[in-house]
Amino acid sequence: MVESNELKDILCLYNRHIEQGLIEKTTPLFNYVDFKKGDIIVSNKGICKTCFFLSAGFTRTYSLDGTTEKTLWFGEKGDLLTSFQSLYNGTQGYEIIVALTECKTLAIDMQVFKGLIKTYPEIAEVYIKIVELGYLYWERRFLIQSRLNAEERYREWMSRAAHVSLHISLGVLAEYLNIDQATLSRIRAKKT
Amino acid sequence: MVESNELKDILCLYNRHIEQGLIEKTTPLFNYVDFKKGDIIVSNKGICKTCFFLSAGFTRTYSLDGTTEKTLWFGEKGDLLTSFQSLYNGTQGYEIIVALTECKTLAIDMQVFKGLIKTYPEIAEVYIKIVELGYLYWERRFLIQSRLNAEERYREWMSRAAHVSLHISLGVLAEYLNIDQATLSRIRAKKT
DNA sequence: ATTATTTTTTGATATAGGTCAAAAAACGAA
DNA sequence: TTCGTTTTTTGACCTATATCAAAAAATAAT
Repeated sequence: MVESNELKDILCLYNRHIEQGLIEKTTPLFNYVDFKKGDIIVSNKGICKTCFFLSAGFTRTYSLDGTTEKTLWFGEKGDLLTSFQSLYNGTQGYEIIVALTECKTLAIDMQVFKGLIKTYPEIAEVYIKIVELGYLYWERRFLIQSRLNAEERYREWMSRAAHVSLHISLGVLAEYLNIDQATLSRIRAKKT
Repeated sequence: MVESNELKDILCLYNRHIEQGLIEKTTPLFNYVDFKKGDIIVSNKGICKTCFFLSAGFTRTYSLDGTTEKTLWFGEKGDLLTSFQSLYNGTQGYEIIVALTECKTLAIDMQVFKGLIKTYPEIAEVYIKIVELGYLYWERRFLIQSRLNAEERYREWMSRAAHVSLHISLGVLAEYLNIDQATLSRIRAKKT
């Protein structure tokens, strides 16, 4: 039985003006689903049928480019874990989401969630905000990738997300920042 | 007096199931605004107060990084021209949008447009689709930038957007693709 | 047409960061 | 604690692409 307050905390990250009645009404549609470190939360096999709001823990989302994996983003509290491909188009996704730590989530069936978006403007606002933030995330990531050199990218990351670094290896971070692992090791060794 | 069919054509790019009544009702909120080649459509001075749906022509959106400009995207028929910063947060934007050719637009006041999004779920769907497409655009652009080398980026672009190239100089394309102009010139000189 | 201006090409050179491979260190399991 | 595995560091070398600068070509202006 999901605590409505827990749902509220998360939805309010995206829409502060969401009324209690709606929270109460939608809470029963969610379930707690927990994951252990290393568990796959979303796979790239088939259409993703469930959305997970991460309420505790850290995740890593990656795609497989042939045999090499490419880390796309790291999830933390409040993030929506799902294949956006599946969510947008209802087609098969390519992302794999894995738990970097113990993870607690509030899970909802994707179709039910889409229904909520259509039915309740307040939930639509939540969804809009999520997509807007995603837009800004990728735009920003592009700008960082194309304007900053390897060392600057690393420092920018550390200044913003050092807490995520605690849960990942150098190799994964290097892959995320698009820096060769050996190069990143050398950058990290430098003082200042 | 905007033709409702012209508005319909554009909105239907984003939501095919939009009913005629709603089109009729919203058409009067739009105005034709045309631009000549070189005109600034959206500036980075102050909060952007108008949204433009591009109905004909091509545009270039760039930001100023100190003194050097950085091309972010090219607009074509159907695209929404606005500062997304202003649209999302109501804060001042940093994008400058300029007409590469003669441009015809359907313009609407930003606040009015935001009102429509809140009021009509069908318009909310239009907006959601626009942001989703933007999300995918930037994600894709990031992946291209970080996974493909200069020549591959150029070829990928040519295979997809050669028609836009007709309206821009080599320098602007180089800047867009994050390739030095001299390098791009050499790539272009190669056969196949 | 002729000149001026902008854009593109070409050549020579420099460098950030990738690649390969081995050593060292850290981590985990028995 | 010890052995095996994974991760990180270090060294030598290489390559894609940037940079600088001048020539050539294209475009616009008088």
